[in-house]
Amino acid sequence: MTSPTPPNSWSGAATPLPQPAAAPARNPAAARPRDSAATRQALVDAGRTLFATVGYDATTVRAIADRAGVNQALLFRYFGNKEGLFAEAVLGEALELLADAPRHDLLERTLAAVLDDEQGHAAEILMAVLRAAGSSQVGEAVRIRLGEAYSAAFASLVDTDDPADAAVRADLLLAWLLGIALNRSVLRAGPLHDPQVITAHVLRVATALLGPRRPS
Amino acid sequence: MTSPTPPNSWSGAATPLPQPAAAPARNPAAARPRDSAATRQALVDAGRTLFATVGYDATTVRAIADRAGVNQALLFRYFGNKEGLFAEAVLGEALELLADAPRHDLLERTLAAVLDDEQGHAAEILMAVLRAAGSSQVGEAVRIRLGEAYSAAFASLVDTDDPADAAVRADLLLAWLLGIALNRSVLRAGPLHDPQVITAHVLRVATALLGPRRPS
DNA sequence: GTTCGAAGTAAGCGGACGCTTACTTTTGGG
DNA sequence: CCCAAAAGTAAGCGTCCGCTTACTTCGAAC
Repeated sequence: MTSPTPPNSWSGAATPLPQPAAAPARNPAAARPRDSAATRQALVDAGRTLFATVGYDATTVRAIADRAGVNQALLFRYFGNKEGLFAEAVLGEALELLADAPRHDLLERTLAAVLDDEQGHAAEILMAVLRAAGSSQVGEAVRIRLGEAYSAAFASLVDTDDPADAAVRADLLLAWLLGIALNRSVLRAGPLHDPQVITAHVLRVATALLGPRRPS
Repeated sequence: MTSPTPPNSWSGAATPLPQPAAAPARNPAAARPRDSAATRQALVDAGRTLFATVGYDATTVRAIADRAGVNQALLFRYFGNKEGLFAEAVLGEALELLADAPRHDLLERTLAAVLDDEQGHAAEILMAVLRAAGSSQVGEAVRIRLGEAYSAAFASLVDTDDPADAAVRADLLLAWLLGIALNRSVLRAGPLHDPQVITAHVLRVATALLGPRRPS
């Protein structure tokens, strides 16, 4: 990659661009041979991490299989195709995660996932969906189902009688969290602000968005 | 494409997925032959539209050349490579657009571009950057420069003495607009709410975000 | 110990992609 | 009129990608 491309001066000092933090390498001690369940899980884990860090298009099935320490043909045996793995790696756990969350701290928890720079489990799923958005029509159904689930959950936080109004405000709050996540972990433009400061601002302003309109 | 893939039941009724609205076909009357400037411009326009509607990765140089009614080798003669065209199609005009905008209605104007479903010029540029975000490291510098410009512009709207605080709040507002754009034009999850209702909510709440903290 | 299906493997097919090359056609200045 | 440079073209090179196929190896039931 000492590429012969013309000297794009504007590419300047290349940012080291996010790399997926060397595979955990599938503990060879605990890894029993010929364990299809473990193989499936290894593929799901590797896939989710790669989708989250470099995006759907840039993630190749060869890379997933390598990271999982598995032959790539097994990916197709177990998941049909690349999109099948994406759906399983992202949708299933995301919905569980959301269903298990109590409503009263939903906003704080989601915000925490969005601001988690260590890339926890929840944050990875979120990023995977986000990064796949730029790609073709991949994961359309995954995005829609997830969007609906989050939208409904946030709508229950809005203090209003009008369901349509609740939907608008819930989607606006959801959009805010998406934007924060996008700006922080994908665009990576500008400095990374202190999560605590961000949280304080968002929680304060969210009150104005969710609460009843002032009778003014 | 009557594909032999396993019956992914969840792919259901395929959404017609955004298509770039048939090329304007380069008025053959006004199109003087052998006009390199016109050819360049045709490539830039075609590229911007395609990048905005289907994303960077999904846009092929062949598609750009076809839509521009131009031989694809010319794309490489004039712009070096695909990324060169992207930079020229997106960065230049975006910065002009921002520089020309008066500060007092910056938020409203940006919001209008974000909510413009007809895909005007400004909206196209914004979408192009957004959709490229999910892709590899393409347009990294483009994104960063554009982000900095917008961030600085919004920071001037914040009512505070602390420059760091202004930066945080400006970036949060910017993130909100990004999220709204993302949710509306890229994710396309959930219903499209009325732009006027959205604008009203955003302007109202933005006051709480930008204004001085209450002395409480 | 034999057998049979499941788990795992090596190799490669067909196609799309970004980009290049070798060529032809037109234009405009002397 | 001439001819070099610019504009435009046709074809294809090398590479990577998603996915398939034909095969080998293992493990457990009988």
